[in-house]
Amino acid sequence: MAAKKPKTETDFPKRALTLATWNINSVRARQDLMHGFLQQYAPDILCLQETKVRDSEFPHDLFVQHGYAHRLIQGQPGYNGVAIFARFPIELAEARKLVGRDDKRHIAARLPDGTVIHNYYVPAGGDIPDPKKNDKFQHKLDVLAEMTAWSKGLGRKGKRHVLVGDLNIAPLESDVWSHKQLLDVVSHTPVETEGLLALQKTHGWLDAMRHFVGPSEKLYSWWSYRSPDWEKADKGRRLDHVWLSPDLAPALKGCQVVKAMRGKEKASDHAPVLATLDLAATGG
DNA sequence: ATGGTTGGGATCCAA
Repeated sequence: MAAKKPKTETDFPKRALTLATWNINSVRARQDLMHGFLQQYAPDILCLQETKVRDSEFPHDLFVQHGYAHRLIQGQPGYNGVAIFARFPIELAEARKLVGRDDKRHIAARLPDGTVIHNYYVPAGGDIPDPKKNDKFQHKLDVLAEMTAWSKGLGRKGKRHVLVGDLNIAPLESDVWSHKQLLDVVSHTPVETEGLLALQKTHGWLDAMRHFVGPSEKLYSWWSYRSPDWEKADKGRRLDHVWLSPDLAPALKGCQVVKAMRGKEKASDHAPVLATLDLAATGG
């Protein structure tokens, strides 16, 4: 299948740019899906989580064909893995080890205007929501605590950060299909939801997805593979996020979950989230 | 209360 002629623009755009974040659940298994997404939506920046591939086996060609000449990759065999693609030059700002582990769960890109995009893949946390019985849940809480300390350290004024990724927590009641039924389910337990909202407060992060969708309206980005009819059952959760530094709030022009991607052949269980940012509209 | 599905890389783990 021949790709549509990709955008040839390689300079940092003066117009608003589009940024997508997507837990792709194996980038090699989703090449057709990715091709369709890039052809239709062609974001300027693409942040991936769960690439599940070592760097030497990353399928670069697909992204090059679609006009992403610049990339930052942190991969490992089988699990985790994050990547950032751009049409214009980006620098590696940081690739953090979370809680001292070598898991590839974070990478950050600096854009030409100085804005830093942080791409996170927070651990899912296993099945049992008790840190004493479940090391994976303890690890998730440790990552959340470390991110909170990191976010505090960013300060507030004059900052241009974007935090995206699969945070594996659905913080609001309307971020899950049933608040009551999920209170004991990892991703929506009080220690997680309160922890994530506390993290949000440290830097005054703006929740870009919720900026356009009221708190009483359901909003999901993930639907389990285990539901035989995911769309009809609609038992979703909002696990994926796009957050902006307070100084970038005026830049936010739009944000949507591209739910159609969940319904495609060989879909990821996550849908991509697409944000439109006019970084020139910040007064800074 | 239970089990349901997927991908990776080995015959099970993580999600």
